[in-house]
Amino acid sequence: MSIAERKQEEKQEMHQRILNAARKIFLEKGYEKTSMRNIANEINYSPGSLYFHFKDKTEIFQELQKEGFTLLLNQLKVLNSVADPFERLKASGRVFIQFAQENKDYYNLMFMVEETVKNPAETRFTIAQEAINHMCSMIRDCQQQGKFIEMDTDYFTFMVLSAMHGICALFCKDRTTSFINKTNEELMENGYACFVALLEKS
Amino acid sequence: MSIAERKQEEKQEMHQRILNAARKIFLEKGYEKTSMRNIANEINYSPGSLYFHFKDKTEIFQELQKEGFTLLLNQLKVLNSVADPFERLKASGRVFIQFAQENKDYYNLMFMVEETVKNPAETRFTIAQEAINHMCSMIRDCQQQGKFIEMDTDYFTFMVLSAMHGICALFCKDRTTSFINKTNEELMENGYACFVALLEKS
DNA sequence: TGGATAATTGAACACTGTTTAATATATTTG
DNA sequence: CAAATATATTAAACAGTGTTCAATTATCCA
Repeated sequence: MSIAERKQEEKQEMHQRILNAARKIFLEKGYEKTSMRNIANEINYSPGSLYFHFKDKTEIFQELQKEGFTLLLNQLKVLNSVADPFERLKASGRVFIQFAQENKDYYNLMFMVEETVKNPAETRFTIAQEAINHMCSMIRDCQQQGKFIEMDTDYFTFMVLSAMHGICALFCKDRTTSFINKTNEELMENGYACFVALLEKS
Repeated sequence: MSIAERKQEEKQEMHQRILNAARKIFLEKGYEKTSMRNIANEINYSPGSLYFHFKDKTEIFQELQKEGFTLLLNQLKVLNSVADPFERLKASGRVFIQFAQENKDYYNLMFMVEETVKNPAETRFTIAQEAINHMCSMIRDCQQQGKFIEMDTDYFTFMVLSAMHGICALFCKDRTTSFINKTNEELMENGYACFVALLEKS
């Protein structure tokens, strides 16, 4: 099966070439403004060929979305070394926000694009689920240390995620300009610090 | 000037007819999936005619965005009758979230669409500014009653807005499905309740 | 070498936002 | 009233979009 294997590899290579081109342009111009022809041109391919390797535009997009989630999760996993769960939680928020700042385009792809999948039991879903479970267990650990007691774990997790996401979402869609005389970095950092202050008093 | 006036009125009438058609379709299908031809067909107009009344697609969109902000602000103004500033703040969040639930499409138009204006000194900006000032002064009132002391007003306002927006943003882009066995309403309501609980302990 | 299989292409289809020359309608002026 | 002007509307065209598909090339196996 040596030849069949090579064939397989060549196909995967093409798969990657397309994905690399798509990543570059998607992250440059965003989802809507990137055309299949743009991607094809980037690698001197014909537009039709893309459809031999991918079902449609959304399938390419979803692979990149998945990439983004993996990237974020890996950055969060570094914090597993932080022993104290509350410190870990606080640091996770900082990492999350930093990820959005440094990967604004990935973030937009991951969280700000209309869902294209009808059956969410695939791609993003499982890995997003993983992120949420991670978060949930972290908060449960905090609760076992006496923090956030009498709070429902699931709803509290949702709230914490919302607060972090809210900061990033305003940033990603340029809704921070209404706060004059404040840079995005100041707003996000100090805004999150306020949230942490709330958590610490609880 | 009777005739000139009538002319003016007729033009404004057309302006409204277009806006009504655009609102219907924008809120049905979202910004990107709505075409100028869709809007023109809705009122049996030619696509080109739209450009006599509006500069381009974004100008139509921005008027509707402004509508949404006015709608939200009006709902918030009802709470001016609530004397206690902290009670008013808590209720504002509930109204905000309810607005997102009941006007998901407006909310998407207002907060989740890529900014089209290059010079933000117009349209949304001023009215968003108004909303933020409203929020800011509400929090300042709270601080004068001893709440959220030692917090920077601006950053705290940004954080509160982020928390509310985060809840709505996850809802609006269907990122709530990863919390299984929980409805959107449960998540949003109880999630916000958790946030309020944090605020109350501060 | 011949036939099957896989990969690629370019043209076509029905759409998109926008521009523009031509046209129709209405208003003002001579 | 008629001519000229201003206003409003239209259809056609342009360059772009995602996607499909028949035709073509390249590659492999017998």
